[in-house]
Amino acid sequence: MKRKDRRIQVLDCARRIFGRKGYHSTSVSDIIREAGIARGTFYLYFDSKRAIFDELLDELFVRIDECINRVDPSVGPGDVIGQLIDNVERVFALLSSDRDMTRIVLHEAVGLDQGFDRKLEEFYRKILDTIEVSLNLGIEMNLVRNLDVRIVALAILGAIKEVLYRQPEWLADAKARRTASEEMLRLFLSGLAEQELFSGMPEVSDTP
Amino acid sequence: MKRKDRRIQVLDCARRIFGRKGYHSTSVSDIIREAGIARGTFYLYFDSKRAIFDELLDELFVRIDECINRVDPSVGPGDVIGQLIDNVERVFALLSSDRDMTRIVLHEAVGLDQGFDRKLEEFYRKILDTIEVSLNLGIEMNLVRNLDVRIVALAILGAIKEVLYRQPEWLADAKARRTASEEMLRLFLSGLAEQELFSGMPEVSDTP
Amino acid sequence: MKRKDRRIQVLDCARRIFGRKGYHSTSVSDIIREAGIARGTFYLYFDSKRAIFDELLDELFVRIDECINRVDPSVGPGDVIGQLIDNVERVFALLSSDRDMTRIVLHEAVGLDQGFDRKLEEFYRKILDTIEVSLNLGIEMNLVRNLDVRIVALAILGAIKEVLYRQPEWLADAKARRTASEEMLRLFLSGLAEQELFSGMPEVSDTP
Amino acid sequence: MKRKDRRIQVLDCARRIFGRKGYHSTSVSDIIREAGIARGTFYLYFDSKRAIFDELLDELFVRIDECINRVDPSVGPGDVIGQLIDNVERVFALLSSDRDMTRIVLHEAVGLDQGFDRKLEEFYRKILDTIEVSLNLGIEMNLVRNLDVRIVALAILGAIKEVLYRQPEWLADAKARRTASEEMLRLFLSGLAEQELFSGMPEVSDTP
DNA sequence: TATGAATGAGCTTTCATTCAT
DNA sequence: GATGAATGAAAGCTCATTCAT
Repeated sequence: MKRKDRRIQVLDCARRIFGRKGYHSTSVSDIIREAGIARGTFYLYFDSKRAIFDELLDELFVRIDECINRVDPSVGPGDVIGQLIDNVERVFALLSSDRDMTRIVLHEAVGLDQGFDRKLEEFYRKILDTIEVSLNLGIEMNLVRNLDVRIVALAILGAIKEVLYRQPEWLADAKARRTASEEMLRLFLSGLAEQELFSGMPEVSDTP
Repeated sequence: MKRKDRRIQVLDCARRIFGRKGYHSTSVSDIIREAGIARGTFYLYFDSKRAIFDELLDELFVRIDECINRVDPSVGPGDVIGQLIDNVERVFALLSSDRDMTRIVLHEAVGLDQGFDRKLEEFYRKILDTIEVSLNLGIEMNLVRNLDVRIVALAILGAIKEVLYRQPEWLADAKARRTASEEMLRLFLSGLAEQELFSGMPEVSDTP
Repeated sequence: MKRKDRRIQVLDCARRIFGRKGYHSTSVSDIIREAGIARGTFYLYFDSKRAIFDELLDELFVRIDECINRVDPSVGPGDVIGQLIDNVERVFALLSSDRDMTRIVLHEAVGLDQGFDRKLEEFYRKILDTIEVSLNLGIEMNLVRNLDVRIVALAILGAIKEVLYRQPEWLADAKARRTASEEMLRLFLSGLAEQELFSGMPEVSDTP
Repeated sequence: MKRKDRRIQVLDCARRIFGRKGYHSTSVSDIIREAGIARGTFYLYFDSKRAIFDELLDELFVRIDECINRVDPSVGPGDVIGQLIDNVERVFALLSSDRDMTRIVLHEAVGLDQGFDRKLEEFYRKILDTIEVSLNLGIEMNLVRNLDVRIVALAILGAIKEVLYRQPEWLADAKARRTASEEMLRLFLSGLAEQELFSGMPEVSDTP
């Protein structure tokens, strides 16, 4: 088999198993059994169990990062909301295509090692920063009432994480994803907005 | 030392170390070193490493459970809100007294084993049920607009978990806890309520 | 078994096998098989394969070190020679009691690792220094002709090492050790001395 | 590339690396990386890692062997000494041109395997035989006093080995090699000879 | 009760060697 | 001839658990 194909194949197997059993409970033996390769072959492609895990992690981080755009305030208020919904929806869509690593990123946070913890921390910090900047922007634009930006950003992040983690079956269907994104946004925006911003929004259809 | 006291002492040590290093990275050696007991003694009190972990977990679940009361709708609408705030605040207070296990419960979710996953699942399911029942009640009482109860319950749970996990320093101070609880509630309620329910609430003092 | 006894037992087994097969070809499996203990037991007593080897090495170095005394020049010339012979004989006697590590120290010099190489280097450097000091002293006292101290010290060390390495059966018998020590000394002294120092020495009896 | 040239190229790389890192620490990967060939190609030219090592060893043994000539006693006593000096000097010269394998031969003696040990043993045995024959000849010719031939041969071999191993920088310069050879010979001959044989020898210039 | 020496299955990793292309 | 992906035995080491004292 071509070197590149084999890499991808092993990465796919590893992703699946890490997602199901977590980092610690996944052994190299598990991976090579699933991939149908010999022990040595694994180390031909990856330096260590940790290395393949990191590679999967980085890959996901990059893709998530690409999903999230800073809100462009130069458009009208309605479009700002549209941009936010699009952001959330893109993240939902991405993670629906990689539920295995999603489980890892969302919930394997303790005890891996300092390197992993730092990397994860950094990743979430960046997302939080994006949310906080958006909130501050909203406050400046008088779209958002005065509030504790840090705590609200955390709440938003946490809400999204939990929905992603607990409801993976939603993620399969594009229409349902749109619905969920809108519902989340509605939940937060109605709470944050100084006046009713959703008046002009189309009614969400049959949330299941 | 009395059997009961020794149990408690070992449980305390274990809780501390599990909280700091996570389940996998904590070894029985770590625990007995900290507790100052012999290897064999550990197994005199606990069946296995897993068993002591489970015991700590159950203990915490019970205590959290005791914190959360179903909302009593027979009182007026304002008191319903007060009951919700009290619920959140009690959870905050509890977890502030046991940050170690908090870390575990909030973030060690993957890869321990099926038994652990099921137990955690059950625990969160119960909390979610409580939230959902409260939401449905609110809808019936026309305090809460029509919404997707399941997704919103998840969002609320996730938001609380994230704040708890990321902001442990808040948990130390009772006054700050009250502030945080109110800010969270305000965030959600303003979004959920059909009309402005917070009009009659006392203004929160200096949210930092 | 008592902790101390077991340590000694394992050290003895390890010494024997290291001596026979060398560091690299000796596996921990070899040692535990010989010692009749479980894999884990080995690591209960020693941090690593390297650690037990180092311990054996250090033990030997200390003992060799204790054998070698600087020559005391305040006595007469004849006694100086006697002191040298005694030094050589004591080293012979010591190594006869530990042939296994002798093989290691004398010939395992390449490729272990930097730490080992440095330790060995240091050890030989100390011996060479002792020899050089003795030679310089001899030159000052006009007992030894003017010569290249460094190269001659090396030659003496090398000669002793080779005899020790290749003729271990000599080392068993105390009388033969005395004979060998004297023969070595005679060889070198007759070459180093400006006049015939051995004229007054008793004739060596039946070198085998 | 011609088969013969490739063989030589790979042998050269292997010699260099074995010399630097020793047999065990040298991997086939090291060799093929240095030689710029593929894994399989290596095994096209050599049966195994062990086989290429043996080949290098044999090559060196043959060359050393060619350096050492039996002393021809039919010439006068002075020329006998000259022949000995020439022998030593040729060995020094040879090894100066191949320091890498020198390190191996002189110090990688334990733990390769029985085959290696036997081969090395045989090689040194031959050298020792040559020395012993020369000594016996000297004794017969009354040039050498009566002594234990076996032990003295060992001492001479050991002295030469040690100087070669520890002082490789000398080996670079032809003049220094001559000086060292003479110093060594002087050391031994003055000790071995019944009368002063060096009286007629040219004085060594500036031994450092 | 309490001890701590002993266990052994199982982990990650290495590397000389093979073989289909 | 040449390649390099694939192999798998064996290495060093960890750690939850047991049991004789």
